[in-house]
Amino acid sequence: MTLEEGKEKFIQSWGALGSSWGINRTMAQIHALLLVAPEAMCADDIMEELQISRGNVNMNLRALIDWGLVYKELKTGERREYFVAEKDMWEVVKNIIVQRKKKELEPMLRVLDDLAKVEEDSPEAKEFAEVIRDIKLFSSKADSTLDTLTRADSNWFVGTFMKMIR
Amino acid sequence: MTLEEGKEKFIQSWGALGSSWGINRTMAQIHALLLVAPEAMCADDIMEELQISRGNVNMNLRALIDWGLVYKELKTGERREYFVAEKDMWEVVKNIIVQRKKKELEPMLRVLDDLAKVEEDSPEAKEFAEVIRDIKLFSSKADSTLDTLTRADSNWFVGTFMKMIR
DNA sequence: CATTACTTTCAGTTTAATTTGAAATTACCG
DNA sequence: CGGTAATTTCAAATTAAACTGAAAGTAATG
Repeated sequence: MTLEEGKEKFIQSWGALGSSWGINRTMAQIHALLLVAPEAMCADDIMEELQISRGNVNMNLRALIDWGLVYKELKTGERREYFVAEKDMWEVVKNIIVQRKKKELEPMLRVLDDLAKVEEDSPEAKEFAEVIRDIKLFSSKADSTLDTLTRADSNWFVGTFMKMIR
Repeated sequence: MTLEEGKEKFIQSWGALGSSWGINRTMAQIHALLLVAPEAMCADDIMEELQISRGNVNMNLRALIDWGLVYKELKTGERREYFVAEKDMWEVVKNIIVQRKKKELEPMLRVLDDLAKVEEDSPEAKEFAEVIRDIKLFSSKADSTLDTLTRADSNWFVGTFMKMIR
């Protein structure tokens, strides 16, 4: 396999993985491209490389920056913007967790709290309350675990989990 | 809020959450419906309740059973099939992890191994190899962590993470 | 073995998500 | 200021994913 083929394969696979991680295919491909790029790239480079439109590149780059997975890099004396990927995998995963927690877990926790407000006294309502309470308990635990995780640094992560695995 | 409204709200929210968890909206809604159902439901009940087609119900039920999130329940003397949800959240999450790991993480690990086969000697190829190696390292760690997690029981999970959180 | 009661399948349709591309906007420069 | 080089926006087009419904399949029953 040549370097070119390798990069291509990586970009495709990363794209596929991303799409099941709340990151759309193109967004993940741009991230992958930047990950294996020897240096910062501009919008035109990315358009060219992935054969996608300017608008698409722009929107997905903004989203990646928003997620903290890509940084803008300004070259002195150059007007054009360049972009580089966050290459520390722990940072990448941490940022994704933060974003998704905010977008998914937290709203669900609020809904679950809300659902405690069902004011009925039937056996069925009691059962409902119990199911909701269980889910709430579990979700809260997940929430605080993720908080701890994202506040921790890479070494801590490696250390703790290595211990867990034995 | 009445019980009915509560259930409705829960089904909608669970559906939304599911769709960002590799479980499609309807699949998650069926799961939610079964979670809060006081007893086992048949396909027609579900069609009626969620206002979706028979085909849709059937396909999503099969998928849910496949994922281990729903069980078939046969009533004696009844021909029709009934369905109940797995209500233990730890089982639910565990099963989702197992499925997604198999579908996403493991293929990626294979690709990463493959990418070690880039046989070039340029500085750029060296950089590429390093990025890939980092990702591989991290992914392998995640893989074994998830293995441990899914082999563990609920109490272990709660215990360990509670300790982590202090 | 024919009828009935259900389940499964899948081609065609609908809906939702993504992408395009051209126009609008912004930023720098002489 | 214009002029130019870039970025951003967004309505419309495209593509992908999900859903429908009717036909085909399966199995229990008399």
